[in-house]
Amino acid sequence: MQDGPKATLRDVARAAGVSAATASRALNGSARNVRQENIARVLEAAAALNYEPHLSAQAIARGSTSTVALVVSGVDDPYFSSIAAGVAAGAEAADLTVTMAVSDRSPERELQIVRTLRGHRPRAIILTGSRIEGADTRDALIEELTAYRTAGGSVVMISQPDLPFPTVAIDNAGGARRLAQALVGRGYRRFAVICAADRIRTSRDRCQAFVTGVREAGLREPLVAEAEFTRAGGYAAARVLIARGALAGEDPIEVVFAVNDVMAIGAMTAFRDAGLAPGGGVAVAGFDDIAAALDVVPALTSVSVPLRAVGEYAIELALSEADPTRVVPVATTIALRESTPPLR
Amino acid sequence: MQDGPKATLRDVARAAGVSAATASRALNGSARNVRQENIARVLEAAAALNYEPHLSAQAIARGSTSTVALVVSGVDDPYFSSIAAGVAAGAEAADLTVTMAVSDRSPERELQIVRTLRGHRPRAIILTGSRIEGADTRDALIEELTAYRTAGGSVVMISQPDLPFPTVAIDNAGGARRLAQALVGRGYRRFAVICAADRIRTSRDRCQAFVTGVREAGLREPLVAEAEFTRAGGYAAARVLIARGALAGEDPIEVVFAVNDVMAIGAMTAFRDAGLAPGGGVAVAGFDDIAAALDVVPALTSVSVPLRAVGEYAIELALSEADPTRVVPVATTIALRESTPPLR
DNA sequence: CCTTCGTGGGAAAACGCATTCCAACACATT
DNA sequence: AATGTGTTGGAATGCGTTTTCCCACGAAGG
Repeated sequence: MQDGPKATLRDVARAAGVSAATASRALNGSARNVRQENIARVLEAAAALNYEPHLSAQAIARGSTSTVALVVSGVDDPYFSSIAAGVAAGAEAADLTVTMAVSDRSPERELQIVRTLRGHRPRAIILTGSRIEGADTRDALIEELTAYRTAGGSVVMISQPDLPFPTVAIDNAGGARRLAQALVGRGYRRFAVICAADRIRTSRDRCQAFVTGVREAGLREPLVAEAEFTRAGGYAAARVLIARGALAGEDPIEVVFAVNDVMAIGAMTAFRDAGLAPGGGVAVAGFDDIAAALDVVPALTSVSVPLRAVGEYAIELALSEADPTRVVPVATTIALRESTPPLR
Repeated sequence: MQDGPKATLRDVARAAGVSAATASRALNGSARNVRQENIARVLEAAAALNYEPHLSAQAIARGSTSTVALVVSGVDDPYFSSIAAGVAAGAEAADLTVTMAVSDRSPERELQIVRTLRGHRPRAIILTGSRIEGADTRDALIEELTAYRTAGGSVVMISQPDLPFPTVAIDNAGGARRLAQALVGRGYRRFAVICAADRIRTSRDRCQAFVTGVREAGLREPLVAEAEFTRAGGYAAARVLIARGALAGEDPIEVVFAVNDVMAIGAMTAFRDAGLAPGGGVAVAGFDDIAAALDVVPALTSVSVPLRAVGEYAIELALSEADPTRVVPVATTIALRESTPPLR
């Protein structure tokens, strides 16, 4: 427990009988040549002393680090953890360390995190999570990120092409619209949508596009219920729909679209708890196609997003010095499953 | 994109008309006193220049950082992401940044990660994920971690009290044993277990304890099927059980215990795919009580582990300079649900 | 009026490393 | 033998901070 002195480069150099400069060159194969014999001796000494270079010192000496920072809204949300997995994989491939921070969906917290992160001078900052409109931190965030970029870092957003930075943009609108069409194709006519607050872009985009899809089919405007962007929110919204009697009567809602899978799963559970049989009851569809969508019964119809790949794209984009307006679109595909069986 | 010069402490000092020393003292309220007026001017200058201290430089100057490193086996596994969430929360409370690395369940990779991490000189390294026996990296890992600790860092394990470091130990054995008893209490008599390779301690502990529980009840030894420690593994093992005819015949298996929830859910899906009705078919139980256990139908019986809390304990433990043999036990509780309805 | 504090500011040394520059040397070429 | 060329080691410098250490100043005490 007592602070044993950690071996430093000088120690290694001394043990190997060379200068610090030579040791440095030997250790990280510099452009400069070092005699084989010396290299061997340095390596040996380093191993013997259990030497590990002080990354902070390296960072300060060379003026650049080898870490990327990832800020997510919440780790235990499968959406983010899948993206994080992709980022981690991409980072490993590029030999980078990833530091992660959780914003808990709060724009203020997000801003504060970016500020702190900036101090780490990471190679890149990857910001994931829906943009939130009307957040009064927006300008401050842009300023912070811009400052970071002009200092040589690169910024990547995973969300909506809203801020002036390269972004990996998931095709929310297209997916939601095509999902609506697909459901119409399966014979559904009466829709409801469970969405989150309108200022959450992801929710709004998906919601509006779905409504558009339904409208384009010449069908009645969907009923909309608003709730938190979480499983509990989905559950609550479903209960509201039930309480309103939307699922009963002579003209009941046939299918409910929730703007993400965790909400959809919450809603499914609510319906089941209310005694609405999965088969004969109301159909449910979600968005994101998280792993759990397949484990739930009936399997959840969803819009598939290649989440892991999204994370990997983000790393690529970050490392490529892309211009600020660059947008990498990510296509989504419809996965029709048993939660929305063909009607009639 | 051009590398704009980043504002440095000297810049701030110059702008405020003071020396770098004073600026430093003003910025992070040192023990030394600084005149109010100067403090104000420095703060003002810092804000104007959008100054952010270079954390690496700070680290090197004060000889300590404010980050903790977390190494997990996989982010997209709900088990780890819940723990990660706890760690992130605890870290935030202590004003620490967390850097995360993914070992993909490979001991070699884990070792390599620890080595790299050591270079970051974090305040603590938290290692999660089952210890794997017979791994020839074990000694190297211990050596590495010991070196790290004698250099002033603290190490915390979240797993089995196996390595000579403080560890947060989940009561796997107790939970599995009590689960067996509870199932016996519900009338089950014929058991099967789906576990992972024996050298994965977590799996082995849970498996053995469950078997012990069954044995103590004077019942027939459970059938054991081995598979990967993943959802797919659970699915595969379930298929093996089906293929062996263990669920049919005059003396069929009544309940299958999988050593973690993702495996259990995979198994449930396999049974359902095979046409075994959830109600009338085979019962299933898991371990960990991940969020999905409640969303699945029928809701999964499991052993509840306070995963978030585990993460928070780990941070606490890391910050408390605990002695190497300190073990924080984490109790588990049985959550009986519809996947194991009372029999007869 | 001269010493002794206490207060707050600045110059400079460290921190651990990479890198630039210079010196030394060996060797080949005239 | 004198000069050029290429190779390798070391001393010195710098990176952005914090932290001694010293110094100037004014107040209090004699």
